[in-house]
Amino acid sequence: MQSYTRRVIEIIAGIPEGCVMTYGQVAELAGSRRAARQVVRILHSMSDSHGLPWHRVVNAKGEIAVRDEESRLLQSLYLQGEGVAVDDRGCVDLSKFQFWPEVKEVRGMD
DNA sequence: AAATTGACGGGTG
DNA sequence: CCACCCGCCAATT
Repeated sequence: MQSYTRRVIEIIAGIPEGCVMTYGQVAELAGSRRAARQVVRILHSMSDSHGLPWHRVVNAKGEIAVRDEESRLLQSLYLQGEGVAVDDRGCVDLSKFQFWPEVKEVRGMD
């Protein structure tokens, strides 16, 4: 695996229980703001084999983005089990549950 | 080296 | 709110 992949994996592995991050956010923290799709790709090939908390990653709207029905349900259950509220559309309130690692300086957010 | 892959994101109408 | 399109990017084939 290449370094970018490793970064993404470490970031995802670092999402605490009860929190979520978006694909775009993970991509950005890993070093490429627009590499959200890499995160998707990586999860496709690595999620289970690395025991990653893949369920803590949602899309920019806070929705569960997984395609397979069973997996969406599983993700929803995992999140709810950690205290993350998920509505009937599989949507999470990012303003409440999105994880921001060391959000020390929140100036204007660029 | 070119094509493919993807669970995305933002913009537009 | 929804449908659609297009840009994006690194790993894989």
